[in-house]
Amino acid sequence: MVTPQPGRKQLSHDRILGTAARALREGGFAGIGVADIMNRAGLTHGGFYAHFPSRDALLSAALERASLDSDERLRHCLKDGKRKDLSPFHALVNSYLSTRHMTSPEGCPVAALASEMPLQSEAVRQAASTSVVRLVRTIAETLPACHAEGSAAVVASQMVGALQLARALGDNAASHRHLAATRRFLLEQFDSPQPTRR
Amino acid sequence: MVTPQPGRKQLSHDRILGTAARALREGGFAGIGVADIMNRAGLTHGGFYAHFPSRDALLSAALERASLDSDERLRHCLKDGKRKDLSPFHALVNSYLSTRHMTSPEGCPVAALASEMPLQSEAVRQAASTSVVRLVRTIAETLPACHAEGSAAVVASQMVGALQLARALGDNAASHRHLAATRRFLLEQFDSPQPTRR
Amino acid sequence: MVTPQPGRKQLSHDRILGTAARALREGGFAGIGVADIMNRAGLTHGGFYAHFPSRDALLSAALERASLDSDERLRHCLKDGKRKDLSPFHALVNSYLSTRHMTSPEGCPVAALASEMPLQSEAVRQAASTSVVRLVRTIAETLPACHAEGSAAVVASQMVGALQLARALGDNAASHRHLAATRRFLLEQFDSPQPTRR
Amino acid sequence: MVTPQPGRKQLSHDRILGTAARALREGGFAGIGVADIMNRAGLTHGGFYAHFPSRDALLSAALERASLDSDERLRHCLKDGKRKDLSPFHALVNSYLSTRHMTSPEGCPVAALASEMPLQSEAVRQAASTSVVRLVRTIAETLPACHAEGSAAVVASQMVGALQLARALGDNAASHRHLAATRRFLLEQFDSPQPTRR
DNA sequence: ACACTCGGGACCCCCCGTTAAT
DNA sequence: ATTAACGGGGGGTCCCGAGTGT
Repeated sequence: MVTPQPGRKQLSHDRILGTAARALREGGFAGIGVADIMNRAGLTHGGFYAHFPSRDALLSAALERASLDSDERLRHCLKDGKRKDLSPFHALVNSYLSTRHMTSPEGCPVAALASEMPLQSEAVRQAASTSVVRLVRTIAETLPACHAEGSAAVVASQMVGALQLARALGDNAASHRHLAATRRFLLEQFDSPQPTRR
Repeated sequence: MVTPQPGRKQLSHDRILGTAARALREGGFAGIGVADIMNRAGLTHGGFYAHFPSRDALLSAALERASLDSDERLRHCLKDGKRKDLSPFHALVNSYLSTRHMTSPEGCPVAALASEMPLQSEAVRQAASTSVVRLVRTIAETLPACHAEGSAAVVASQMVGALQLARALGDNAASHRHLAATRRFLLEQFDSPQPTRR
Repeated sequence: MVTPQPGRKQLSHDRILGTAARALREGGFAGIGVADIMNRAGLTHGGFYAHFPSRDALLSAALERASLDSDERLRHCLKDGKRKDLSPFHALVNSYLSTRHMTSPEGCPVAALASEMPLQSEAVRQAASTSVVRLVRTIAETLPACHAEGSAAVVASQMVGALQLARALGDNAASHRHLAATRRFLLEQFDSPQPTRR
Repeated sequence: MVTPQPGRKQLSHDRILGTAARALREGGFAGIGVADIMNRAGLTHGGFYAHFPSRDALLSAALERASLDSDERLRHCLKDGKRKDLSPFHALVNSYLSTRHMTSPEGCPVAALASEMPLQSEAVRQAASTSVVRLVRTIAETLPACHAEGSAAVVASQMVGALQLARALGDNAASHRHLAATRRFLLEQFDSPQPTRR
């Protein structure tokens, strides 16, 4: 049902969803509470169930929303990179493995939530799976065509893992080295004019 | 005060710690409750605070314990691999990125907890950082000496990320392909008799 | 949920406060539990934190409420005394140092809580201090004008102390003698047209 | 059973009792815990039940001990006062209503515990009653013989109440004024062979 | 019919007084 | 006389829905 005109309810719904999508990446699945989200969205927590049937449904929807947001942001970075004469893949790596992305609360939800995903309810896991697939697909579009199938998955793992380990190390020299090493490696392996000869 | 002979308390302490270390990888930081752990360890929740000053202290200790356990198990796999004429790195990759490791509740705590780590208390983050470093170091020992510094970190990111994404995809064909592709890639890149030349 | 009108919440709030104010004088600060109060007020303890941010805030508010209640009751006694041709001070002494007040759970909160007051949190101590000042002021209003400044404080100490010691002695002949002796003394000292000759 | 030679157990018993007697005046009945006392006494909390059948028995014994201590200290002050040519009663008032006594954790247990006394178990209330009687009797011994029966009780109430109200007001100008006014009043009323003539 | 107030239980971490075993 | 554990709340927070007004 695509509401023709937004309507007050739809606006509230969107605000809740946006708030939750942000909170999700800040605090993880476990760190997101109904009352907290509603307060941040400027509503009272009681009204929540007029918008979502359960906290789980919100989690699921918020994850999808965060994934779509992140995907769009990523594609936006690729366009920006093009103006600087960077290959799409180069722009992707620079953006995803940047210090800014490491510390930003607006980053990739897959990296922010990966290890919690298998523990969630079925509905959330479904959205999680979709998010992963979406990330892999977007990466695939940036890879030079010559690369083997499965490369996008490999790159996704690499980037997600590197971001997480860097975050786990804290914001210090070690984590920056970790990111830098991973950037260098990915560019050497996958960003070749004559692709690494493989 | 290092108790010379185990003593009942030390036994209980170890049982609690072991139980917590397992539960940690099953349910994440958020999924571990004091009473639950104690019950699983065959005790009642009242006795907990004779063993640990707080839940946080348990979390921290359990993470370290899980990390040490996992490290030992990994090294054990390497020895097993040697008997089958596998290079240490090959054995590592086969073990870490196996279907069994993906589904086991006894697996690598870094992969199981990565995205929750930055959200924990200082003490737990400290243990988390140590766990990551330990994993990287063990990986470094399996890499042929010719590889650049930073390679171990890259491999760690790759393996941790792949395991998590596979888990997030569920236990199905897609996740198995994900693991397989990552295995193939890592072996090609890092396990060469004539290193990466190729 | 039976209350249709003037704000259900306010009614509940008041009921909680009233219950707590009574319980405070029955059981002291230490004898008052959140769940207990809520049950006595006909609610469950889960709803408590919608009304007060913490147990401490309840304690503080309940003390103030009890103090105001007690003050009002005292002033009411003074009016009653006037109809019997008793001086205000005489009525005050008769009322405060009566057997009924000694055994009533609705009595003066200062006498009921005095020795616990210094051990409470800052907020509660603030309310405690206010309660003492209020009691002294009300007493001052009943004293003949000729008495020295500080007399109200002296009388307050005397009455509060006597009530407590009588209570500590139990409800027996000794405690009744204690109250009677104190009544007689106060009236002799402070209730004279020609003030005790002094 | 009067152990002929102190014996280790008796020593421990005394240490526990002394610790509890002090803690009682610092934290009130509610602020005294078995484990805490035992730790402060240098023992393990498990051993408590070799010395006392229950926490309540400790409370009762500690109150009596504190009362005896306080009484002795009071009598000691009277002797000191004699050397300064103060009447016993003058010495008593100066000591009991001093700023030092107001802030000391070693003071009179009746003043420290009065309002909690009626809430305790039968055994403790018994000890409480005895403590009050003891205080009144000691006061009676300092009063000039000419005073009416019951005067000691009146003085006790006055002093206990004043100390408590002063404590409840906090350690500031108001509480000092409160003490001073009470001192002056008591001396005027009770310390004169030819009353307050001086 | 939409939105919210208000409350209900369940659960969490933590601490306490108490006691079998050894 | 201690070690080590028990079980019962303590305060606090959460998710959720029944009732109420707009």
